[in-house]
Amino acid sequence: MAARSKPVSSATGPANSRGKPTLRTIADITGLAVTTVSRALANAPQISIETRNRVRQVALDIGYSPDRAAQRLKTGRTNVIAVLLEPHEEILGYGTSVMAGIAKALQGTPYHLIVMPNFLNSANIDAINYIIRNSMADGLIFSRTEPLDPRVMLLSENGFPFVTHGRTELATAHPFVDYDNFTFACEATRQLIAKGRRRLALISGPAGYTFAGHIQHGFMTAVREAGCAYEILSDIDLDSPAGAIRDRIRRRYAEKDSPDGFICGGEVCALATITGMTDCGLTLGLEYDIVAKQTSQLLSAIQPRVGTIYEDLTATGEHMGRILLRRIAGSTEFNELQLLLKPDLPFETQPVSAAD
Amino acid sequence: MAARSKPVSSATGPANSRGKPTLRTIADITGLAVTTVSRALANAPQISIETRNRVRQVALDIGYSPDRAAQRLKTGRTNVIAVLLEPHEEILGYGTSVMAGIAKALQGTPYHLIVMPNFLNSANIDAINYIIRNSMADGLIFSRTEPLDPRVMLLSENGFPFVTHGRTELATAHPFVDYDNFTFACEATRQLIAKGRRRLALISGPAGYTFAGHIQHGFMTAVREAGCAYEILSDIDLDSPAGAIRDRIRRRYAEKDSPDGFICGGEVCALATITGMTDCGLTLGLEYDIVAKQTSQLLSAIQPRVGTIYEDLTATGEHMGRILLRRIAGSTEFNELQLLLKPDLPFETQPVSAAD
DNA sequence: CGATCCATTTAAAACGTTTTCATCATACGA
DNA sequence: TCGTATGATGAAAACGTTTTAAATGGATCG
Repeated sequence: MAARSKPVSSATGPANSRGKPTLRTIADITGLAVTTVSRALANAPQISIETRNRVRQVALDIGYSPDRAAQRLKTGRTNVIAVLLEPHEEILGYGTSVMAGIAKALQGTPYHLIVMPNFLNSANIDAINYIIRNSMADGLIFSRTEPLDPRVMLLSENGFPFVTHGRTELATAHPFVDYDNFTFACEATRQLIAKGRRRLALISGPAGYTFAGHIQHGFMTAVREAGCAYEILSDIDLDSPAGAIRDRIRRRYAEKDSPDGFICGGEVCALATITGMTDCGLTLGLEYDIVAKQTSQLLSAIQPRVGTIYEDLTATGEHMGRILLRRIAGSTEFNELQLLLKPDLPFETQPVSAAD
Repeated sequence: MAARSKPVSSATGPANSRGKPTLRTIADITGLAVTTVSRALANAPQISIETRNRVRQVALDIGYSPDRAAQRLKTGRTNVIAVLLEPHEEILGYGTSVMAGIAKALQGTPYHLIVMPNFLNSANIDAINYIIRNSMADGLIFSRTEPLDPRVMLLSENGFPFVTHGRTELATAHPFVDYDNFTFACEATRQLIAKGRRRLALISGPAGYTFAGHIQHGFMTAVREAGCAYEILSDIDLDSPAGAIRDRIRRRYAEKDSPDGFICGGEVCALATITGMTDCGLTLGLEYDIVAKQTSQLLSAIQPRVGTIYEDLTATGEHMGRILLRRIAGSTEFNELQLLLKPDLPFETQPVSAAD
């Protein structure tokens, strides 16, 4: 209990050269050793309950908070989760929704979220190399996977914990959360067919991404099964600026016969399609219909109603966050690290997933 | 030149307990002292040119990159710029555009950008306290200032470098970049008046924000100067979901006489206004017109044309980044730390600003 | 030839933690 | 009474940098 010999400085107030209180400050005030203070704050079992309380109280009083840099240096852990954010993902809040979900999953953990914007022309793979080399984070989340995604390969090789939004076709399994875009596209197509539409068109994600392939596959499946005419508008995609989509539609169907049903992978895309068709003198709900994937409220302002199938991006983010924490904690059980979310369809029940 | 006595270990390969090469590894290989290696990599003038080159070469060969945690601990600098991101800012890529600009400004500097999402219900001020206490960054950027913004006060008191997007009415000056929303609103209103519109309505930003006040002020100024009828739709704003805006418009003007001109602070807002008015059987360009602030390409898909006045958010971000770097470097010259951007108007020339 | 200076290089301390290994009472069983 | 387990605390080393102060060995100079 009694302090042994120790160079007690002023024994009060912040004693740090930079002005911030440190473990040393608390040690001086309480007359304990730095070791003990560190342990008390870490809730180590060996520290007596009184000491622990006293230390915590002093820490609170002087407004102590641990130096993250020192902790990082010593432990090698950063307590940071990084999200790779790409420009196009922001359109209509993709990034926001996902990040909100991740933040939710991280709440109450020592981890916090940083977002690494990937704007400058640097390839995506550079950003990942940068994060690994500089130990910027303990785990990584990113989206828009490709079937043979080099990012996934790089991270897997390095044993760096990560979760993707989207599957790959790589041989080595990895943690992911994905939306069943095949089923989405099937169902969207069937809804149009049910409305009597027989000449269908697809505007999907940019070629090369896994999810775009799934959408196309689902579309083809439903279209063949009904035996109706179709086209895939492969020279425009979700990421195109609204104006470009509109122009493309207008020019394409100004003279030529147009489809009477569109499947759109996104909301801005649907909107632009409508205005392009209007340019051609064609009216939504009359000459044609649209079914689009919905991730925000934008289309609720559009009239007449566009058919929508919902993808919950915040839930996706939350799942990704939780899975990443599991991965960092050491789990390699892929049945709790992989999750395929089903579209909310009227007549199917949402299958219970592996993750809670 | 000759290595004195030194415990040369294996003198090759990474010697770090964690597997990564450190300054020590390079020192062992070259036979130099750690100090010298550190200086060589920092381009210190006192190191001979040959030594410098040799060290750099070895560093490159073994793939050395400095431990950020150790650098942070020693220097107290983080080399990080933080951006506070709020959910609503993502709508139509506000966040993206600004961040792309900041990233551009940071290119080639040792700084890199992290984004702290501010989702969870925690008040904004908590996020800032957190950043200061934990030394998460060397500087901070955030937006949507209030006239008496508590965040600005807190940061100013703590001497923490920051730049805001938006002015305040606080007594103490601080670095900012702002768009001249007063002029924007004046001009937008005048454009409607020039089209012969005489019953005008404003849908502006959420009350409480500085920029919303400026818009309202500009609107009132132009409206009074022309002596026309007006209303301010204060129960809906930019941040409202599109569906809510549409409903609000529809219900309000279903029976009652509607305005013949709208000033909209944002694009989704303009879109929702159009559909709401369509619900009432009123046609854009015929019974009414709209002038909106444009920050993306969304409205380019809308027909007939909505009047727009452009705000360049990427440029804003770039200016904020540059100003923050100046501030961190120690500048207190407010004439190079504050910047008011003028809307791009047809008949006025853009005033050359203080910042490049 | 000794003092002085310059250009390089180095040793060692420090940044604030965590962790390994002791230390020290006290209590306990024999 | 003596070893020994036990429960609480402490000293010191380490993480990988940067920085202060010092050393080294010529070259220059009076």
